[in-house]
Amino acid sequence: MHKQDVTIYDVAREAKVSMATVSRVVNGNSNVRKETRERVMEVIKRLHYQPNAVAQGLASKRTTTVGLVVPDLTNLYFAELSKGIDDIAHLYKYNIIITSIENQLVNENQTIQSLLNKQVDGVIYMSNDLSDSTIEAFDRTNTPVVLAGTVDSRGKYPSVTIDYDEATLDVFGQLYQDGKHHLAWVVGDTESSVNRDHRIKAYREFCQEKGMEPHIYGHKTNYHDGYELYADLAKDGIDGVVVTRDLVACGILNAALDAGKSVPDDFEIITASATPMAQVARPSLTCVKQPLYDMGAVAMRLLTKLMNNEDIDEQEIKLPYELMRKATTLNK
Amino acid sequence: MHKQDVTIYDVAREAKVSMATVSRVVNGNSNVRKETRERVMEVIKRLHYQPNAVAQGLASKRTTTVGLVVPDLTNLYFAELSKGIDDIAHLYKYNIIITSIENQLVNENQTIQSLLNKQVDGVIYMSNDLSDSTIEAFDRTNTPVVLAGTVDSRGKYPSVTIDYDEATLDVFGQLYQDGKHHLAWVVGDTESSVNRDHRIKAYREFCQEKGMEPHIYGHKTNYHDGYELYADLAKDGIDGVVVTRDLVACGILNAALDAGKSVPDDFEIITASATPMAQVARPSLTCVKQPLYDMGAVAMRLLTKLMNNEDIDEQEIKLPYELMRKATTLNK
DNA sequence: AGAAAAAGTGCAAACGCTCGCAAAAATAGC
DNA sequence: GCTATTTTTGCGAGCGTTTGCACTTTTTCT
Repeated sequence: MHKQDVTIYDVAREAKVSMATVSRVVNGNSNVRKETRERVMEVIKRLHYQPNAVAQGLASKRTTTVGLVVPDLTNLYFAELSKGIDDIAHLYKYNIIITSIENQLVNENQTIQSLLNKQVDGVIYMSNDLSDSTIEAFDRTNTPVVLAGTVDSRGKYPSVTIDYDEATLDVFGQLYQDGKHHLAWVVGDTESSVNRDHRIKAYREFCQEKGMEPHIYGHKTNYHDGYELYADLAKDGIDGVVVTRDLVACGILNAALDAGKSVPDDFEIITASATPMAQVARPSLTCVKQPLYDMGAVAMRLLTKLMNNEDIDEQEIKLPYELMRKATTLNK
Repeated sequence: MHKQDVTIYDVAREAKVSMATVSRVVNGNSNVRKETRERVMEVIKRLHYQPNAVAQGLASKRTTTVGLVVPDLTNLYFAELSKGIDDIAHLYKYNIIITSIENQLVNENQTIQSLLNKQVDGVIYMSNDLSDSTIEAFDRTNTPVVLAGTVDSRGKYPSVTIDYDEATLDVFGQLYQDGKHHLAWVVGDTESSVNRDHRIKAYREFCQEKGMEPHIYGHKTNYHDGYELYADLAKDGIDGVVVTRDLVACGILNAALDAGKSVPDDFEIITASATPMAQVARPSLTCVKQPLYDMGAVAMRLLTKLMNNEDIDEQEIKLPYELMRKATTLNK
């Protein structure tokens, strides 16, 4: 609003040094005599001086701010990822500008451009499918980008994920081994590259190998979608499903129970991304436990390196996941 | 990193106008001749000019950024609030810097000061209990603050909530009416002002009036806390609980069921803040449905007014809630 | 003690934009 | 056609920092 009350200039005058010296003290530059530093610090404290980060950003071209691009904050999957990111960001003194993309009110390019205009030092992208124009915008500004919990088919940016192919084979293998041979994938976005290029693809190959017909139910994103989908699954004779979102899995589970089906004896369910929701459902959901917090943390750490122009050793980091056998599958 | 490639100056030169005129075009100032505007816009597009928001912020003293202070991103309660905030923020072209406070690694004052140093135009505070020093920092920088889903005992800042006193009486009234007379409050933070000054206080008065002994179980924040608490509740002869967090409520519910208790016949549960989790649990949880999205949206709208120095009519906005009678309480 | 090296400090030009003011151009009024 | 208005433009001084460079002061080494 109005002019800042106390600036670096005031501190300089009061401490009888130049602005440059105050700046050095503020930034912890070691080339300052101890007595000078103490004098300046005393004045800073006395005057309640706080550096203006905007001016710092303009002068230094670094804002110590990173952008987070996320489809939906209220999805625990992204919330957990974000928490890992946030903790590491704090550690390295970065602030986080969060931008949710699902918001149809504005278009993605515009939103990301506005993020870039804020001169963020880096971006962690958790949404699906970078558009070409978004990539151009990143290129133009030379902003480092890391993908967390998602991949891009171009392989242009480093990513932190789990091995989706392996996880897919694991879960369907489990169902198959349990004697369920009419399996289905229930996914949210069929066009995201994680789903299209990994989960669905690996599933199709698995089906082919086992001589089963693949069943894919797309665009299921909330509890009710799941609840209502169950009727279709029953009609199609499905006896085992893997579900990308556990909220949807809960819907299916409850619908199956309400329909008098016996889970896991007649019908098995596995969710491919466990959140606390999975442990709440009864019977508790067998799930792939992705190390979401760690994925976020690793992604952020990676980004700090990129922002410092350090070398990174791996471009595609895959963290270990855990298949937690709970009560919606038979005990092995 | 390096110098910005194309600046307002380049556009000005190319379009044969002054920087001032380009600035006017960029900011939609109407005092520009149509032909001039078009010429400038053409150059902007051709050169891929994007205004540097940091420089704009320094020059104009407005960053079009607001700070969000939140205890925990992975708590759906805050996530839903944030979504409401985010949508309205987008609408008004504000970006959001999110700061989670629970993070014990750094202290709250420092975190908030760093937010303020970024020159945010306003803050939405969703955590509990502003500290005096935090308030001083807000005052010093003259930053408007709105509370969402929380209150401050000083009543210094506008807030958007539901009527916690009324909601408390509602839920305990319901349990009492159902014939449950050994009631308990299971809360997270017993010292937050919402809990201390409203929920617990109203509950104590209710107990006094009905001649019941109040039971308060504090510091219960996750599923396991809830699950394990059940044993104590049973021992203490409790036959009806209200729980602030539904994740905890789910823990209690499942423990009760596992213990062979009949819900709701012998034991009733109500959760005081419903999230999608409540509908997943079986039997589905009776809950107070707070209009979280709307609370966030209203809070953000309020903040935009404050940031524009507009008058606001109400200091404490209370939105209507709904008591949803589901399956963990007797049908009326 | 004197020279060389190292450490500490100041100067002032950026950084990219906004905005009050004054000047110029366009329009209106008669 | 000539003023009086109104609309468009340009000028340039900030906004609050950082940082390369040059200049002092202090320390180190013979």
